[in-house]
This record gives sequence, structure tokens and C-alpha cells, in this order.
Amino acid sequence: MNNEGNKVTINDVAKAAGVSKGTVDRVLHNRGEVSRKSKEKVLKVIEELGFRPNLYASLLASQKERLIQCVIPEFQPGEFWSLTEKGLQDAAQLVSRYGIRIETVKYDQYSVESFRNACSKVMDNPPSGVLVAPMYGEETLKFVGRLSEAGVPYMFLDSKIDDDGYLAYFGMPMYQSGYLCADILTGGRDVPEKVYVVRIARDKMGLSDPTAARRAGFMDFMKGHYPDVQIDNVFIDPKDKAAIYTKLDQTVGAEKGKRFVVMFNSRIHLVADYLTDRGIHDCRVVGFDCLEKNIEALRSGTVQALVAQHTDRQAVEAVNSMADYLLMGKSVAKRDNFIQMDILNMYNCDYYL
Amino acid sequence: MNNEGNKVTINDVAKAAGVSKGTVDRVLHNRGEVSRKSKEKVLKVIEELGFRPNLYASLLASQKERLIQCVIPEFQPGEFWSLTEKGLQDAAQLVSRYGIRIETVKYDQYSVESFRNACSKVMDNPPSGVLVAPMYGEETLKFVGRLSEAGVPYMFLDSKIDDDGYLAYFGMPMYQSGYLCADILTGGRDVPEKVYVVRIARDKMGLSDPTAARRAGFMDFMKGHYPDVQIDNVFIDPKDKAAIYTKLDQTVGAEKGKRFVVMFNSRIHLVADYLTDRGIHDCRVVGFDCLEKNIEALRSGTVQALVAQHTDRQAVEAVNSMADYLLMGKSVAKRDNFIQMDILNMYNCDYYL
DNA sequence: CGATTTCCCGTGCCCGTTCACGGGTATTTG
DNA sequence: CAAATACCCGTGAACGGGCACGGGAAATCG
Repeated sequence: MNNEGNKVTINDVAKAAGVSKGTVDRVLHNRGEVSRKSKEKVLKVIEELGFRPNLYASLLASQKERLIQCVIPEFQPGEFWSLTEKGLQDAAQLVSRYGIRIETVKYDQYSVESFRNACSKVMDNPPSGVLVAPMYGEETLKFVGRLSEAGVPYMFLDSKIDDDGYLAYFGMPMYQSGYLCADILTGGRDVPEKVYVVRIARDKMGLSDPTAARRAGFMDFMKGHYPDVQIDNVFIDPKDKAAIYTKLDQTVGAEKGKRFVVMFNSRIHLVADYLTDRGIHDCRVVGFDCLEKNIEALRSGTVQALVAQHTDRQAVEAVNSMADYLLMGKSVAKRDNFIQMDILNMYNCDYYL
Repeated sequence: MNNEGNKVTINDVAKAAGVSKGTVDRVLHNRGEVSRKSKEKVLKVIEELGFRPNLYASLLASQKERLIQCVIPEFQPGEFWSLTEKGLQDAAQLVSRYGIRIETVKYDQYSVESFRNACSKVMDNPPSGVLVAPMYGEETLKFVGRLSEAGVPYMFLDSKIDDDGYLAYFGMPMYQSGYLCADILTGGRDVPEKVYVVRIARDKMGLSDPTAARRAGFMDFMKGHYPDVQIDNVFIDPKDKAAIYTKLDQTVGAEKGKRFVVMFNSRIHLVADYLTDRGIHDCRVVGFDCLEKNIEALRSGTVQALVAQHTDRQAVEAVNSMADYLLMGKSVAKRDNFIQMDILNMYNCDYYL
């Protein structure tokens, strides 16, 4: 019906419905000024003829600019979120020719205040669509509430909040990533009696740890497969560089022989630096995320494996489906999109980007 | 210059160059009838103003259908090439709105004759562009020669032939994939004194083995890291199902204790079936490619890891860049595109597709 | 030198939608 | 009953590029 040489134009519809194309257009974008009778007739004809507006003509004629705003945490070059930013930029280029502009609004992930400000900034001048990487549940709920009121569609990136107005979610299965990581760390090897779980992160007061699910997956795997292994948690505040070394000296560095080390956020390179400096080579080290510094640690052999996700691709997909939605009202195929988990080691990391 | 609100139209260019838009258009699609002087002037102005034709206007005006033909081996559902086919279908949907149609022409990879036929079929009605997954070097050279003559641009998929007229190549780094595979098979484990390299493939007379480079990478790794390990080659013709079992009984099945098994093509699931049937559970098995049957073997634990590539994504990228080329004469960024190598195990395979 | 050919180039319509504008009825108001 | 007000609806000019057509100027020919 609407396949192949679909030559049905708005004029055909108009003629068949006994009205003018202006009226058909008004019906299509239901912007009123049409009698109930005409509207029904037009709708029926559209259905019968299988009319689908020509995308090109439509976009050519309505040169309106659309804006997608993306709310993500701020970052230093090379940090985790920079890959997301890169994806957003790539996507921006792709959709720019559809008259869609991408803007990122950044916030300090350690400050609710800052997140709140970012949200207000978005609301000041409501865009056509919003992508948000949420850290603060409560605040995010308020934010998306206001978006809904304003009729602005939104999607979640990376993390998801318990809400049901969102159009789509793009992220990683966190629990499974922890499980996978545990398998890579141990798989088929003689496992030492002690495994160090290092956490170098600022305490976000009152904020749930985004890697908590990952940790849970890891723990469950260990409990199931190696119940006797002792797991040492090493918690370090990253403010003080020296503190990291001191703390690692007391734990990982204090022991001899085969040890396993794992981290759940993206900062495994800090541990790698430590191990290199101290000349420790008998640790099996596994971490997360494809930062440049982590890759270097892979290449040098200090870190054996990384579990990574193409957060850039994730961002691209999110922007694309938002664009599809805005441009042609096409709602997304899957609401929750889990991106693939990649295992990187020194032999395949060079082909990753 | 050409970023943001790029409002430069063909009329602006015409005015600035002191010609009419007709002339600019002729230059753009270099269809002649333009004096050398005008042409240069126009080209210069285009560069200076950063003019990029409006895709919509262009497509709206020239409603011509373009056809991209893809020559790939035929396959049974679930086999290696089915993923490529899927990618082609996905891509077809994406570019259909630009008036581009995708058609696949399949050939029997064990018959030169069949390949030759496929090529003639393409030449009978030359398309706007061609993607080809070549198996026969000589024949492919003849084919692309004829394509060049006809002015039809072409790209290579999966394998590359020694030729220099191709627009782009999308594939996997074969040698490195073998290296990676060896690392996964052995990495950090006690390695048995014997490793079985199984090859279940029809002999393509006179045809070079596409997995040869992979084998070489594997061997080099082993030579470098485990020079004392004996590597047994097990070559089986797949015609006879029983032959597979017989041969495996004589080799892999004949031994007791920890053994390693590896295959370089996509048929590791055949070995998995054998091992399951015989109740053998102490083999470490690593193979290639994300077939449904291979994934099942991963899930059941018979195969421990797969090295895979997103051949679907590879196909999508190839089609996209061909489309970009055809639509806007944009030549591809990278000529040789190596796709990432993925490591799959039972914990991440469910998130792969 | 006039006639013909070649080489270039400008003009104008077309593609299918969007949307501002203005006009024509039916209804209400003074 | 004329005038004002709703309420609907048709018209036509964009939007930016593709391309057929035809015509003017220069070069070639007889």
C-alpha cells in the first residue's frame, strides 16, 4: 500500500477528499481551522490512499531549527564522559543537515545545586527534546516532570531513573557487567585467597553509587564460584594523590605473590600508575571503561583487561532516535536499549576506536 | 565556515561567481558544457563559501532511484553470511528514504562459475554502485575492471583483493584476530602439551584459504609464548557428518584430561555438538563468529569464548559510505576500515545483538 | 562575407510541503 | 436588516536544486 513507488501526494489526497491541500496540511499537523466533517473525510482518504508525506519536501519547506539539549556531567579531557561528549558531537554532525542542533549542558556530578542549575537553564528556553544522564533521582524526577508539562520529550542516558514518561533509555546492564568482570578476573585461573576491590571516588553525600549494581554482580559471581576467597575493600578519597599511594602500600603493596585487583569505576589507571611506580608485576588487574589512560595501561601490560562500552555509539543512537522522533514522529523501537559490553585486552584494544 | 547555520545556497554561489545557478549545477555534477574559466571560478567560490548542497532539495528535485548491488556468498539461515545480509537489510531501510535501493546477488563460494555468473548478472544492468565480498582473486579483478570501465564505483567487504581502484574496504584484521584468539585460548592458564587446530571446510580447489592469515597469527603467538606446545592439525571434510565424528574420535576424543581446541572459521558449533554428544567437558574451546549456534554453545558452556566481528555493522557502514558517495560525491574518510574484534563469552553474549 | 556549427550559458518550470494571507459563508450582534 | 464576528477554507509564494530548452557569441566553413 505505501511501499515501492508511493506516488500519492498531498494534492491527490486533497482532490480525493474534495478539499484543498491547505486543508489537508492543517489536518496533518492538526493545527485546527478545519470542520469536523472535512477532517474525518481527509483522514479517511489518507488511510485509503496510504498517503505518506514526502520527507524531503516537508523538511525543505519547514526550515525550522530544532534543538536537542543534553544534560551530562562535566569532565576533564580523557575522562569517562568525554567519550559520550564525542558521540554527541558525531551525532550533531549527522543530524545537522536535518536542521537539528545539539547542545550540551554540563553539571558538577558532586553537586545537586549544579544539577538543579543545569535543569533550570534547559527550562529557560525549552528545546525540542532532551537527553539527560541523571545522577540525582529526586531532582531528575522534578526535572522530567516539568519537561512533560512543557510537552518536551526526553530520554535517559547511561543511568535510568524510576519514572515512566521517558521515551527511551540507552545504557549498560550494570549488574551483568560486574558479573562479567568477575569472570574475566578469575576465569580458569588459580585464584588467590585475596581479591582487592579498590574504590577511588569522592563521596557524593546522599547520592547512590552508580556502580553499586556492578559491585553486586561481581560479589554474586564470587560468592557463587569462589565462596572462600576473601574480598578486601579498599576505599580511597581521590583528593589526595599521596593518600592513594599510602593506602595502596598498606594493602595491595603490602603483600607478595599473586594478587587480583579490580575497580568498578573508570579510574583503574590510577592503580596502574601505582603498580608501575612500585615495580609490582604479579597483580592481575581488571577495570572498566575505555579511557586513553586505561588503554595505555592495557598496552603496557599493567592492566590485563577492561570491560568497556561504546558510550559514544550509545550517544549517537540516542540522538538519532530522538531525531527520528522529532522529525517524523517515529517512536523508538525498543524503549530500554542495553549496549553491548566489550572485553578489551592488549591484542584487540587498538581496533576499538 | 561551513558549520552552524550554513545558509549558503546554490544561488549565492552563482551570484558570487558571476554565473547562473544552471552553470553551478553543471559544475557540481560535472556534466560538462562549462568553460574552464567558469568552472574554476565556481569551484573556488564553493570552497570559499563552504557551500554544501541541501540534501533535501536535491533529493526532492531529482527523484531518481539509485541501486547498490551487493555480491556475497550464499548461505543457509544462521550461517556466517546471514549476519552480513542482515546488515545489508538494515542499511537498506536507512537509505531507502534517499531513494537508494539495495539488492544482493549471491554466489556459491565453492564455484568460480557461480561467481562469474553473479558478476555478469550485475554487469547486465549496471547499478550505481557495487559492494563485493570476493573469494576468487582473478575473477574479481576482471569484474572490478569491467566496473571501472563502466564508471561504477565499488567497495570490498570482508576480504580485499590486490587492486587499487576500490573506493573502500571494510573488514577484520585477520592476522591479529588469530593472535588475539591464541591469547584468549591460553591466557594465564596451564597450557596442555597439545592443542588441536580443527578445520572443517570444503577444499576450494586452487582457492586461497581466507582464514590463512588468522592461522598465521595464531601460530606466531604460540611460537612466541608457548614454543613447546605441540599443535595438531585436524582437517575434516564437512560433506560427511559421520566423518567429523570419526575424525574427532581419533584425535580430540582419544585423549584424556585438559585439552585445547580451536577453529578458524565459523563452524566451531560442530565441535561443540560433538563434545556434548560424547559428554566431554574438559576441553577449552575457542572459535570465531557470532552464529546463533555458536552462541548457544557459549551459553551451554561447551565453548568458552568466541572472537567475533559485527559483520552487520560492517555492512551498514559500507552501504552508508557508498550512499554518501553516490548522493553527494563525498569520498570515504578512511579507505581501509578495520572493524573492532569482540570477545564473547557466556556472560556478555546476550547483549551482543 | 554570410551560413553553419560548436561551445557556453541563462531562464524557468518542476519536485511535494508549509504556511501566511485573504476571502467567502454562516452565525451573531446592535 | 445591516454590520460585526466567527469559522472554514483555498490560493500562491516560498524552500533549494535539477534539468530541459533555447538562445547568444565565437569559431569554422563554403
